[in-house]
Amino acid sequence: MTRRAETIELAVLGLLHEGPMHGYELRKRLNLMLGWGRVLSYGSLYPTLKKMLRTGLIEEAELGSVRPSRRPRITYQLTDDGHHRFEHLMTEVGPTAWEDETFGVRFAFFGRTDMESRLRVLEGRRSRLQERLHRVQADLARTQKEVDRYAAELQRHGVESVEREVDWLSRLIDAERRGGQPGPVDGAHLPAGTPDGGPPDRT
Amino acid sequence: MTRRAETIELAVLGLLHEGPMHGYELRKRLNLMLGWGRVLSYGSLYPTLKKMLRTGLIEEAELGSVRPSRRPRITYQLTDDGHHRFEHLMTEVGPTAWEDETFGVRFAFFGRTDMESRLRVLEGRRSRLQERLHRVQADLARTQKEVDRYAAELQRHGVESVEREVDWLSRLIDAERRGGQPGPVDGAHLPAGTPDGGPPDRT
DNA sequence: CACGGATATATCAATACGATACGTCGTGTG
DNA sequence: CACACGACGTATCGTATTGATATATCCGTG
Repeated sequence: MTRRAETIELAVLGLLHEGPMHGYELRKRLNLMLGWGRVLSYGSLYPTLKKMLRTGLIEEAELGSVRPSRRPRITYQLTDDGHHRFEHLMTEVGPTAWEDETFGVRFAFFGRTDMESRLRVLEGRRSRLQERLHRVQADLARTQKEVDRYAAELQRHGVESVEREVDWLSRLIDAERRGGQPGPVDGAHLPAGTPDGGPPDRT
Repeated sequence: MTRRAETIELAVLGLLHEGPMHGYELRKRLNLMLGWGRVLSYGSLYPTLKKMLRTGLIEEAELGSVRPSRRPRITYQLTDDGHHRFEHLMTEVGPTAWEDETFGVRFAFFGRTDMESRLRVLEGRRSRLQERLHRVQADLARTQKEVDRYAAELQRHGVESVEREVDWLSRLIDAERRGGQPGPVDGAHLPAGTPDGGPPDRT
């Protein structure tokens, strides 16, 4: 499976923890979740959903109170296999876990995995960015001859952005380490868990 | 032509202003130029070069002193049409000019266009980002019910990044305006301009 | 009630990617 | 020296991804 497809799969599995959802809604949530310009296209999402249905990671949800006149919408929910798959993907973090595309999704679901996995991903990502930084600076040292003013400014801004993300990660790692269980980020909200008292999804 | 292809074309045209280059080198320069994770793939570059050759934007450069044993490498240079095309693309800025992909390339070549075009692109990009910001915040207001702590932190960080880019753009716009012709950006850093109170923007 | 816009699923041609093949060169190493 | 190995350099191709579009229902508003 390609990187992209795997990311979508992970995202769907993660989101469905909040309760049954249909394609359109998954797409909206996802596009919002990662401030993204890059949006998730239907041409990617729907085929993925079908494949996941085929491989038994998700299933169509029974929805009792659907009004019969209502346009059919296919609401999906996790199967046990789906739960396991999610847990597996979140725990068995390989070196691909901290690439640009995947990292955001993984991070968004950190609340559903253990601290050890979180730290591994955060540190992996930080190394990745630092390495990128070093490479750019090395290249820059060699190519510095006569750089255009604007080109240089673009470089500077790029490097600065990455450095800031590194700082952000460092703060998170630090919080993770000292916070242990409870509160890594000064967050305003409590750990979600499954919101079982939660919203009746019925219309 | 699709957005991506147009971006590559612009990038090639811009780079070739520095002198003749061959594909491999263009790729390296390009990948460096935009701190990019997204790299330019051969599968995109070489076909684009051939198309540009066909449409007469570039031509093979005569290279006198090539050692005969040397593996053939195709060095390209701009034609007059290429120069015109570049100027046209940089000047006739439409609303597509400040999308994520294109903006970086355009910015890198700002030195080769006039202040008016620069300002239009910078302001366009800023509006684009602000609009994105507003949308996200609106969405956030509606969806804020029970947000997971990590998901929220990801949001926060995303918004913050965009806000910082907006600030960056504002500083650049400011510098452009007050700098007029000569030196909008300083060699190393930009004036940390607070908009109005502004004592000299000199570093 | 008619209109437009949000909701919702689905498909498909066009395009971009990334892996790989092929070959040359420079460099270090036993 | 000979050999391997990584950087240089062009080229192609199957496949994944996109983006646009078709279809259809629901709902709020003048």
